[in-house]
Amino acid sequence: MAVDRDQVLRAAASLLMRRSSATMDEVARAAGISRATLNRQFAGRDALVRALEDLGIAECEAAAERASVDEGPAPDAVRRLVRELEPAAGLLAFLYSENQLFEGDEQNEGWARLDARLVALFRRGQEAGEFRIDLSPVWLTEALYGLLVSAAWAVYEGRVAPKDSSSNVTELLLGGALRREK
Amino acid sequence: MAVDRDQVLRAAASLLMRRSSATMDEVARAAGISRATLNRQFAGRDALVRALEDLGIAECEAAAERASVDEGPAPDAVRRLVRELEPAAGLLAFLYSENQLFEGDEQNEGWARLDARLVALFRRGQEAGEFRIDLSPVWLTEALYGLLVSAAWAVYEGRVAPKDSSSNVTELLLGGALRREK
DNA sequence: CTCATATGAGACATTCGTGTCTCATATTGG
DNA sequence: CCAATATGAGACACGAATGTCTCATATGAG
Repeated sequence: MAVDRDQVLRAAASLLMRRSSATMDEVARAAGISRATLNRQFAGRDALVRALEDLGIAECEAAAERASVDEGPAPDAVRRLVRELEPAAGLLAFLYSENQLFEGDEQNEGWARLDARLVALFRRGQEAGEFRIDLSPVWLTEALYGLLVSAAWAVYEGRVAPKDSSSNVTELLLGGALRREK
Repeated sequence: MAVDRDQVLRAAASLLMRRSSATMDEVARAAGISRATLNRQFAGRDALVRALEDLGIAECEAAAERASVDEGPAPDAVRRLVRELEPAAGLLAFLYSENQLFEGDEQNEGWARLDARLVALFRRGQEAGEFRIDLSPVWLTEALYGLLVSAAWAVYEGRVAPKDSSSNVTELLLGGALRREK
C-alpha cells in the first residue's frame, strides 16, 4: 500500500525529461498514483524538483563511487565513470535544463561536491601527463555533463543507438573527432 | 517609434536563456517595451518562441555560410563554424532546453536542413580520412550542439573565460582530452 | 474480524499568466 | 499644424495549474 517513493521519483524523472512542463497530474498518472497522493509525498512542485535534484546528485555520487574515480589511470577512470553515469543521464538531462535550480539564492551544495570531484579527476590526469593541459579541468567537467545530456537526448530521439551511448561520450571526450596518427 | 523587432528578439533570447520560465511581462520589460506592444508584435508566447526558433536557425545557417563549411579541410571548416556559431550559442542554449519544440506534431524543417549540413561536413571529413570513423556523423553533430550549449552556460556562470569559449569547443570536439603523442 | 491508515476520486477556491480591450499620450508623416 | 499611427498603462475576463479539502474505499496490522 505504501507508495514506493523512489519509484515515483523515477517515473517523474522519466516524464519530466521528455516534457519539463508536464502537469502534476500528468506526473502522478505517470507514476501510477493520484494527484492527492503525489501531493502528500511532495509538498508542491518545488519539493518534487528538489527531490529529483537530490536523487540526481546521489546517483552521480554513487556512480563516482562505483567507478573508483580516484584510482588508476585517469582516462580509465573517466571511462568507468561515464559507464556508471549513463543510467542517470536522463535525469541529468532534466536537471540540466531546469536552469531555475541555479538562479535561486542557495543552490544545492551537492553539485559543488560533485564538481570538485570531477575537476580533481581531470586535474589528476593532467598532472600525470595523460590529459592535455590547455583545456581546464573545469571546462572538461562541464563538457562531460554536456556530452552526457546530448547523448541522452540523441538516444531518446532515436538518433543514436543506446548501446553506443556510453562509448560515444567517452571516445569523444577523451579522443576527440580527429583521426589519430599511430 | 517603430519597435525594432530584431532587438526585441535579442533581448528576449538573452533573458529566456537565463530563465526559460520568464513571464511575457518580464520579456517585455527586458526588451524595454510594454506587454501590450510585445503582444502586438508576437501573438502570444508560442509565436515569440517560434520567432526565436526561426532566428536561431537563420543565425546558424548564416554562420555555416560565413564559415564556408563545404570548403577546405573538414577540421578547419569545423573551427571556422564554431567560431561563427559562438555568438548564437546563448540563443541555441535556450532553444536546446525548449524541448517542447520537438514534441509537437510538426517541427521546424530548418533544423533538419541544418543537421543535414553538419552531418555532411563530418561525413566529408571521415571520407577524407581526417575524422575517425567509429563516431557517427550524427553523433558528432549532436555533440557539437551540446558542447556549444555547455560552453555558453559555463561562460554565463563565470566558470570559463568568454575568450576561451570557442577554442574550448573546437579543441575538445576535434582533439579530445587526451594528450597527443607527437 | 476490527481498526487504523493510506489511497483515489472529485470538488473547491486561489493564484498566476495570458490575451484582449480601452484610452491617453507621444511620435511620425504629410 | 494636423492627422494617422504606434506605444504605454491599466483594467478585465478567461483558462490552467495548483494546493487543499472531504469522503468513500481498499489495504494491512494486531
